[in-house]
Amino acid sequence: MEYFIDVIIPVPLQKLFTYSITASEYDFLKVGMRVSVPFGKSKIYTGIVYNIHTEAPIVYEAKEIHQILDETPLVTQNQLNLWQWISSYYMCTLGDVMRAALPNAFVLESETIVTKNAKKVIDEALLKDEEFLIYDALQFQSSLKIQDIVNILGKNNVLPIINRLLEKEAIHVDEEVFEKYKPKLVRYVKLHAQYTSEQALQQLLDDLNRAPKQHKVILTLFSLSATTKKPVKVSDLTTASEATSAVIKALIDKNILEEYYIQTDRIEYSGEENEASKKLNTYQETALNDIQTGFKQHDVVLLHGVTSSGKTEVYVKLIEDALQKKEQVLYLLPEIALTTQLITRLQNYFGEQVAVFHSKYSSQERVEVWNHVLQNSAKAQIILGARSSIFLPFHNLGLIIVDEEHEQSFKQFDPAPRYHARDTAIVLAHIFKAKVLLGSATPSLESYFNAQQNKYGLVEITKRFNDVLMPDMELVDIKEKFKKKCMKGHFSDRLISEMTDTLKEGYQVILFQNRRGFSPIVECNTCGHSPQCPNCDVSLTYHKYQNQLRCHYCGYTMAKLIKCLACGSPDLDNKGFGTEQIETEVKALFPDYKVARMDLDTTRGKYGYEKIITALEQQEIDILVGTQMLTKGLDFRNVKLVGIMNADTMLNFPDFRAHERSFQLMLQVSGRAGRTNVRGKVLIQTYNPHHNILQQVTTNNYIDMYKEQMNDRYNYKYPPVFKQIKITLKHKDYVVVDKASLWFATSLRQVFGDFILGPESPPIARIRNQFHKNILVKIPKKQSLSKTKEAIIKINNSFLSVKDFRSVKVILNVDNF
DNA sequence: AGCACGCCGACT
DNA sequence: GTCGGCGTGCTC
Repeated sequence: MEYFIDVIIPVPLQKLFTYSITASEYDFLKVGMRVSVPFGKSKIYTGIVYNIHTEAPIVYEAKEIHQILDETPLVTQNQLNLWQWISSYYMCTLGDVMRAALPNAFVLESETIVTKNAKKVIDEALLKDEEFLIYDALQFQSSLKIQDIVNILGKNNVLPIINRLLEKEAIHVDEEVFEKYKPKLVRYVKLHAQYTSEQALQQLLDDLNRAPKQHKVILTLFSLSATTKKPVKVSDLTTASEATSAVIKALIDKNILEEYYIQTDRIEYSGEENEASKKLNTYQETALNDIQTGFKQHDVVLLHGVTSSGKTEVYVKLIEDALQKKEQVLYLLPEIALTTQLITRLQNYFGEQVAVFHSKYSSQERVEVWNHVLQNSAKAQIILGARSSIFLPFHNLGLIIVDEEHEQSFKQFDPAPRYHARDTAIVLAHIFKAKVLLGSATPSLESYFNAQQNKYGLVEITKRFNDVLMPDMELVDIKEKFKKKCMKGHFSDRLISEMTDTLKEGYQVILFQNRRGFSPIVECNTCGHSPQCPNCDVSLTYHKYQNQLRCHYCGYTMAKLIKCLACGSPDLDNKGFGTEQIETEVKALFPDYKVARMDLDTTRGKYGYEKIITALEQQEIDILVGTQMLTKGLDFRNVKLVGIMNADTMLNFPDFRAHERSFQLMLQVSGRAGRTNVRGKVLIQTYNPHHNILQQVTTNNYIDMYKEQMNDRYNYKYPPVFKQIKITLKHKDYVVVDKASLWFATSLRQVFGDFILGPESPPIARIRNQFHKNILVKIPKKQSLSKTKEAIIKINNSFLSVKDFRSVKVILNVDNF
């Protein structure tokens, strides 16, 4: 009998790959284990066993596997089912899903290792210069990686040289696979066993009298182990005895001390006793009851609670319930809201049962979280994480909370799999028969729509915690203010006077400007020319801090211009404005107060974000200027005034969700004002104070916004009324994408008729030297989604077989919003 | 996606 | 003459 396995390989190929295995491997292997397999001419890849069978492939001979990498499955059957769903719903390969799902320390790739051929004597005179350099390097180093050779030769294409050396039999080339995950080991020391007797010990101390430092180390070791009654870490010993590592090493070399290692977790929770959860107020209590009743009828419940209504406390109660039933809980948050504030808050309640899964964690740390979840260990009963935590190997998931459900960062845009974590979480919950709670102060239209359609349960909290009043909202007509000359830079007199009052009272101010940089466009006043990015079709943004022009799409930078590139005139002007410019203006207007800025540029480092938050909390900052980063669930007690510098840029954004987004953004920012008993104030500067969205924001009227927007969605056939798939074509040659996209759209129209929009050049037609074209497929609710996808895949396949279009990249994006 | 194989311009 | 550019085809 022959045995085979089908394997998922992390490459974007639609197929599984079949390998042959031996009978004993057949007995040992289980679905979900990792194997390393040869793939292509020379590479070795990590694959996941997808199924095990005895059907020999017909048209080719299966290769043998290279190695089995696990003792027990790393991926559960439930996960594989989820992967399968993602791959078919979001139209990507299982390989794409695998790459996104596994911490990359689990995915080993082979590396080419070059070693010297010891059996053959080579006449070095026969070697060319570059060949000799490598051969010579191998005299000193037993092996070289490809990257080492690249460094030695100072050029990238080194394969021909390696091949020539190989031909001359001067070297060997091997593929080696390295395990990337290394458990963290901590070094401990103890006294060698031969000194256990009193007598031997006394002798030792006498002997060491002439080595005072070593003597001191031994004495310190005694006192440390006496007080802590625990093994002694080398690091603790060195600090306590003030000895250098050389002294410790000497003692180990002399066999007086014995070193040993203990494996530890990289992430340790070292908190106090757990706090009892807070008692809920009546609104929260009602909400909790409603959610629990809702779960009896619906698998998904949407909790619509105004900002600072205390949703987290309700979550905590639900988590307690789930834990009591011995179920795991997944708490999903947008990356940016995953702050220390919230983590500590949950850890206060649940202590070390909380595990955090974060993009800022190293790959090694992620492996540890993965293993804890897989083993259902006590340390991972509650997973707090960003979108990728839906991929963890849960066992008995009972509850998923998706907080800030409306956040678009739950959707992954690039690379594939382009999944939406909220929607995938609902499927994940379904696999486990678990419940999902979606929470938001400003639910997405699609979730609210689902609730209205009775697909989800709906629970609302309309009162803020402690009955704190909603902030007082005021619209400032800046068109009017400009006319009356009441503007200083981008600040209206209203905003300045409110700021002055607030600051005088000792409260803090937040200014919101949804655009970073100093000014988006530098324009020549003589000829109107503005510098463009050489790789993308956008104007460069001026960043004052580094005094440079930068492209926000590809990262291209150039020094700030002194003269216009086109006409040489030095008369350059800054048009538009960003956070940096606001910051500069505030500093000039309020020189006595501390101003800080929070955007992508100031939060780059690992703790950049935390630093600003802490500074604001400790009131080291009086005025904070920032982008939408400010909106994410932060709880600042002392902020009383929020200023929205310009509401129009977001309202006019060319996207069918611009209005919905603006509403959400403005209400979320407003929620930062007045979180205690002092009533907050929000000023919104705009050119169109009569815009419906602005009216709905100021009256906090979600329902009106919902109804009006849904009306538009019906009329213009947009989600959630229609489903949609966006197809993006990219190529470096405009003529090629243009033709290709026309071909694609025409084929689609033959099947779907008027439900195809485009092809269209996006507002930014070229990014990183690639021209883009978009085609939108609108899918009515009654049309089968899977049939639609099949048709698209079919068209895509025939598209790829057209020779001229082969070099065009096609990106399929399901639910591209 | 990588990566090898294969066919045409710019250098010794 | 070679080196190296990237078009095309394949991966169990």
